Amino acid sequence: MGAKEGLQGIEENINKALSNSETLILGCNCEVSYSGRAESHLDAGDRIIMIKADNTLLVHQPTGSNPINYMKEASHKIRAGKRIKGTLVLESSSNKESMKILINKLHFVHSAALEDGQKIQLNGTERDMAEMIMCSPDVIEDGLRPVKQEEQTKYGFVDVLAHDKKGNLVVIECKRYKGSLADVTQLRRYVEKIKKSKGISKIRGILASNGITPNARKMLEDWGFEHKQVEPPKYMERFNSRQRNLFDY
Amino acid sequence: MGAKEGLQGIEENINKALSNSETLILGCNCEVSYSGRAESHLDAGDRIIMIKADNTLLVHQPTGSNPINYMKEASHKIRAGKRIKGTLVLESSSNKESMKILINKLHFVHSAALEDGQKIQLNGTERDMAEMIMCSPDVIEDGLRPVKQEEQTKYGFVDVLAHDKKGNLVVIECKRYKGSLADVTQLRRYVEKIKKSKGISKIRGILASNGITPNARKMLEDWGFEHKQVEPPKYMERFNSRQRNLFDY
DNA sequence: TACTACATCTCGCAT
DNA sequence: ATGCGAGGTGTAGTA
Repeated sequence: MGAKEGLQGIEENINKALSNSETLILGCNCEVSYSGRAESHLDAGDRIIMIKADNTLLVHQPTGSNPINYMKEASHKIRAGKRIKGTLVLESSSNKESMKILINKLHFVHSAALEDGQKIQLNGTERDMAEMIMCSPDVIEDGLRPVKQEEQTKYGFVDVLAHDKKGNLVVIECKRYKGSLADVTQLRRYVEKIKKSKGISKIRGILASNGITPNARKMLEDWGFEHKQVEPPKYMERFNSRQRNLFDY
Repeated sequence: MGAKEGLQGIEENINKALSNSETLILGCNCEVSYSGRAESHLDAGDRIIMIKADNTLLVHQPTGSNPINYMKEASHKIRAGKRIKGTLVLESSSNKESMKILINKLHFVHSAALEDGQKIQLNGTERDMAEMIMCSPDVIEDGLRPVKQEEQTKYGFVDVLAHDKKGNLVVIECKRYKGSLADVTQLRRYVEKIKKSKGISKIRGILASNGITPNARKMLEDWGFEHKQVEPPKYMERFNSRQRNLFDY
């Protein structure tokens, strides 16, 4: 962005950056009002405002990892404040939501056309955990035989479906973190659904997770289900230990 | 930040800003590797890196509202790249996590000491919805009498507990959005818990939400629960309509 | 489009 | 510290 002087020049440059789908960063003292799915107001303080190429707007306070305010797929426009000389107003609106930011003092502005078509490669998800169990079902128990993946998908969201040594059907729900009450009720829903759809009365349910809370364990046992301690896999860790140089910048 | 020239000067200035707990913004082309709760790698592209006063690090791509990579409560240090001349490496580490960012090209840097002690005022939450029902229980049904708030807290997380016209105990779970399967199982948990703790066999369960999915409705009815259409309140909207000038910047 | 469930969820509150 | 549930959740996958 050019170094044109004065508020009006800044205003013009910001609006130009916005219409060019550049990524825009403002450091400023501002107050924020929002109305849409809920209503909010935030009194004046120093914040970073980011408007991305896809018109996502984020307002970040100097602490915390989440934006304190945000808008998605909105149109944005900046103009001079009507009430107080020297202020700017950033107005954002979308279908059902609107936001108004009063900028009391602009600390800095930066805009740039950014290019990034990369997608993240992520390992250690719940999906990876389920795949690990399907490839090595012994981590759950001896003699477990997972049903074929194509077969399993008929039953919807079940993480792993298998037969145990005695031929019982086993529903396994994976959680990468500590199992909770909600996780146990989720397992129960799947067991009940498959019981009904297959007309089988005895189906085992196993929560495979990295720990379980006491209340969740109690509910699990009350319902006749089981818990198996499993830690989520991190394939890249193994990969890195062999090829550490890849990330040795 | 000063305008000291050269990569080494930039490096020094960034590390100084970091040690001063300033908020730091980098626009750059970079690649990111993360290892901790999971493992990830992101190939080179243009991104915004933000490091806040509380050592939160965010990596934002030019689209999307969530950071593509992040770290909390980590320590950060920037240094020259070992392999490729002209590159910088930002290393972040915390107790159990680490991240390494190779900066191929630095587009811009900005740092500032930001001050913001404000907290957001938010209306229209689930809590507000529960309070609305307690103040105006008729929105659920005629003759409903909520039990006193202090009394209710004994039963834990139940949103609203009430007696109906016939004296039956009613458990109400509020959801500001469309009711889902998980919401119905949550209601069920609360009803079962209170049934047990009070030794009552008949307790009504009502899901008060802004809509309900078909499957959730079926499960709700199978279990003998009810749904009541309720929209979340937005107190500020009323407030604004009367005092619009407050936000007329 | 709607529905479903995951998330390196984050955050606040209560125990 | 841990348990628990909300979130203006966001996001991806699937029917």
